[in-house]
Amino acid sequence: MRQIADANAASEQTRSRLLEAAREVFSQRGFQGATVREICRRAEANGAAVNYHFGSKDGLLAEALNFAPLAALQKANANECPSTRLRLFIRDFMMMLLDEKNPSSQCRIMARELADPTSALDKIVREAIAPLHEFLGKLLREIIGEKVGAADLRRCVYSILGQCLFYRHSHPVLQRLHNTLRYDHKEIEAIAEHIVEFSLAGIKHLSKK
Amino acid sequence: MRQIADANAASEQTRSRLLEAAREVFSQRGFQGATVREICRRAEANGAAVNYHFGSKDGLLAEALNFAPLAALQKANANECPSTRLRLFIRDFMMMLLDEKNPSSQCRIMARELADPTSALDKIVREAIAPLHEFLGKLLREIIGEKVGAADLRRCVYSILGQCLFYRHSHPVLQRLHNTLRYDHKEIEAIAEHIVEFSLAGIKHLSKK
DNA sequence: TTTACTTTCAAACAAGCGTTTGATACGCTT
DNA sequence: AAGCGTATCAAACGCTTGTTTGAAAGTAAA
Repeated sequence: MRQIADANAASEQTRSRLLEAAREVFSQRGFQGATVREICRRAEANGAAVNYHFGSKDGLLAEALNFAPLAALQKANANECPSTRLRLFIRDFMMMLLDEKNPSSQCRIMARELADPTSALDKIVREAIAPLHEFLGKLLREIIGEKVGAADLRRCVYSILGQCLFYRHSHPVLQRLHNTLRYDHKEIEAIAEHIVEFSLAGIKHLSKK
Repeated sequence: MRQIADANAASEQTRSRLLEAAREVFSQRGFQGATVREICRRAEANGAAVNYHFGSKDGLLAEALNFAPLAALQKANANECPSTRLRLFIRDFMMMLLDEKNPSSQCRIMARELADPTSALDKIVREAIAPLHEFLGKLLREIIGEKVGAADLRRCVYSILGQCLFYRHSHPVLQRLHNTLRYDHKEIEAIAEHIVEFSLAGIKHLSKK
């Protein structure tokens, strides 16, 4: 059994190097734009390694996805009041989306999938996006009260997510528009604060109508 | 000269067929995902037609872009009050983005470019997106007054654009999330109305702080 | 040492891509 | 009718892609 154990240990190293490299490249270039060869080069692995360990490029993407960090965000701060939980969630979500130092490139991969679906999108929607929408829906319901209809509530969720994702999706554009752009910690917090203020006002306006 | 005139007339037909097919395919599959062969097939043209008429796939994209409809939106309704102009702009912008019957697939191509830049992005930013941001910035300034700083104002522009673009970018996801989704005229107007109400509340909240 | 098994590797594969080529057909001028 | 310029076409080119292959290397049990 030592044979298998050691072999697995060595194998696991290249496996995890491949996964890490894949997350980087997928989040930078998208699934279509990413090449197996670049992933293998960054992982310092042979070009056949991806197919050996994961069967295919699709299989690599499926295993590279990890929804735990996003799910953790939703379970945190459960004892705070609704609007505080919204505030904290948006801040942490924006950190995930924008902070280059954040190891969780998961959200960036997922954000790319939105515009350019692959075979993995069904799994992403089922396991990550649907729970996220549900979480935000329930949270907003606590803030907004029972008077607002389901369609309006859902559109509020969309308004918040739209604002958040804009900074990620439009990053190449915003960089060209004013080239001093840099997403450091302070800037991200300011963005998150704006989204919270802007959205809470929008939400409360709807509940008063 | 008749030679040239008739030749041009025949040539122009395939040229415009290619442009139309290109707009369809680019907006559906993105620039990377679109293939010259499919564009030519849809245009019922030979596979070499793109390179003959436009030099390259990049050249085809550059000529397929047409910013006039988006620019027209910004010049319309100049005699209305600021918040009405915002309301009308958002409605027409959403129609451009979502209405399948709308012949202007330009915005859909541009929306794809945001997430996945190509060589055409510089031109798009310069000639379409930068003017759009400037337009919205000035419009919001009229609504919001002079007390709000430039950074906050810009973030309000981002909040509005983010909400609008979300429906386009996330369309594949929203379709999977609840499969009764359909963007008919009435639904698009309801979405636009929500974005306007939501955003005006957010804006006014900022100007009161 | 032999054997069995897993992992790595360079090389090649088939398929698809954007693009180029040379021939062909057509319309016009001379 | 001959010559010229343009548009179209099937075919092929060179390149990159994801994937496959068969040999080599390494490790541990027999």
